[in-house]
Amino acid sequence: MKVLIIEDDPLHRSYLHEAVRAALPECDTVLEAENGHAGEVQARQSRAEHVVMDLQMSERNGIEAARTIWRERPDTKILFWSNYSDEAYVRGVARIVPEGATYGYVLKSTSDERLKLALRGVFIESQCVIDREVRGIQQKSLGTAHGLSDAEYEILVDVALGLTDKAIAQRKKLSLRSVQNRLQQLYEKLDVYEGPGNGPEGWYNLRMRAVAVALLRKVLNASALERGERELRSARGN
Amino acid sequence: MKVLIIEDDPLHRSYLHEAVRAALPECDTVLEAENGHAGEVQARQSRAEHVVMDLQMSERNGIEAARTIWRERPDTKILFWSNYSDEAYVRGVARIVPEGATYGYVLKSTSDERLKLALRGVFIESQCVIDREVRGIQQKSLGTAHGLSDAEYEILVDVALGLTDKAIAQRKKLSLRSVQNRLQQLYEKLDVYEGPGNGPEGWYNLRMRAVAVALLRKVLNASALERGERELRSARGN
DNA sequence: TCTTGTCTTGCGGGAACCCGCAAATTTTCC
DNA sequence: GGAAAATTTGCGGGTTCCCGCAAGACAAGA
Repeated sequence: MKVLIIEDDPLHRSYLHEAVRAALPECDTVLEAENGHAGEVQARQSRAEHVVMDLQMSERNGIEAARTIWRERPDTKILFWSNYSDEAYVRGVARIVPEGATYGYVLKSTSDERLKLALRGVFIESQCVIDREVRGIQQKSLGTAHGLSDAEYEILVDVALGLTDKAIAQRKKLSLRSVQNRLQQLYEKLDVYEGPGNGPEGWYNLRMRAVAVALLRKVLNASALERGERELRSARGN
Repeated sequence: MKVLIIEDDPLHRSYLHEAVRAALPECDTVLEAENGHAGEVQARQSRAEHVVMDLQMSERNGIEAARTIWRERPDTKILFWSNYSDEAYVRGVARIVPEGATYGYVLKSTSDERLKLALRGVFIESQCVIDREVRGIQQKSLGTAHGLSDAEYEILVDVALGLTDKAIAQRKKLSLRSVQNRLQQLYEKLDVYEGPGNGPEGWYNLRMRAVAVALLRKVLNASALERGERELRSARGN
C-alpha cells in the first residue's frame, strides 16, 4: 500500500509522514510532494491510490490538484487536511468529489488520535470521514436558511470578479433582469440591507457590500476568486 | 532575558521554541501563547520585551496584537514570522510600527539558519531584519509605479467594505467628486480598464473589479477587510 | 509676484444598477 | 393531465456610479 502526502509546509509534512507510519502499518511506501502541481505528477507516476493533502498551497491549491487526480483515477481515496473550514473550501471540495468516491476532511487542529482514525477510516475502511466542524459548515451551506444555492453562489463569484450584470447575463445565458433577480436574492440572504439604526439608508453599495459580507463570512475566499478568475480567462481565448 | 512566542499552530510553536532555545542561549524563559488575545495578556503580565509572533491567527490576528503590545510598551522588540508576504500584511505591519521601534519580518519558508540570525539580529543587536522577499513587497508598495498611496489605499478599503461614494465622502470629510477622483486614480493604478481584445467595452463593473484585482494581487486580503470592518463598526456607536 | 503643479470641488450627462409590477414560462407535485 | 409554485422575462423609473470639463485652493519655486 502506497500513500502520497501533498503538503507545502515541511513541518506539517513530516508530522503527517509520522502519523501515516504510525496509523497504517500496512503502508509500505510514503511519498511526498510539496505543492499541488508536484502532487499531480507524483500521483500519476506512482499510481498511488491513497492521498492525504492540504488545501491552500501556493503554486496550485489542493482543490485543483484533487480535481485532476480524481479525473484520472476516480477511485483514489483522498483525505483533505486543512487549517480552515471556510465555506468556500467546503463547497469547493464538494463540487469536485466524483460520484461514489471516498474522501475525508479533517482540520489541522484535531488531535493526533482523530487524524489517525481518519486515516484508517478513509484508506482502510473506505468510510467518508468529515470533521464535526466541517460537517457543520456543510449543513449550513445546504440549509436554505443562510445557505446560498449553487445558482446564487455562481452569480456571487461572477459579481465578485467584477463583471457587469450584462456580462453575467451573457455568460450565464440569462436575461438581464434574471441576473438582477438572483442578485436581489443574494442581497437578502447575505442580509445586506443595513443593520438596525446604522445611519442613513443609502449607506451601502449593495453589490459591493454583498461581496464584502461573503468574504467576511468566508463564504468566498481568495482561492475561490482565483479559481473564478482562471475560469473566466479560459472561457474566452485569453 | 524573556521571550514570548505567539503562534496558534502547535507544531510551529514548538519549532519556534526550539529555535529560540538554540539561537539565544542568554534567554532564560520562553513563554507561549496560542492566539493574539492570549498573547497580549501574556505580554502585559510577563513584561516580556522580546516577542516572536505569527500574523494570521484566528481569534485575533498578529497585527492587532502587535499594535496593543506596542501601544503599551513601544520599545518591545517583535519578530513577525509569517507564511505570507501579502502586500496587505506588509502594509498592515508598517502602519503600526512605532517611531524607532526595532522589529523583523521573516517568512516561515526561510531556513533555520536565517530564522536564528533574525532572532539574534532583532533581539540582541537591535537591528531591523526584513526578509528579502518581504522587502521586495515593501519597495513595490512604495514605488509609485503600481503602488497605492495611503490615501488611495484607505479609499480602497472603504470601497471594498461596500460603502457608497457618499458615505465615504462623509467619513473622509471630502466632497463627493473628490472621492470619485480618488477612485479613478485607483482604477488606473489597478489597471482595471479591460485587457487587450477582451470583448466589449462595458465588461467590468469598475468599482467591483478594482477590489477583485486588489484581492487577486494580495494588495487586500481578508484580514485587512476584517480590520476595516471593525473600525467601521466602532466609528459609529455600533 | 507670477508661474507651475497638485488637489479639491461643482456641474452635467450617459450608463449601469436596484427594484416594483405583471405577464409568460418552466418546474413541481398531486 | 392540471393546478400550484417557482423562475424567467420585459418595462419603467429612481438612484448611484463613472467621468469630461473647468473653475477655485494651496504649496513650492523662479
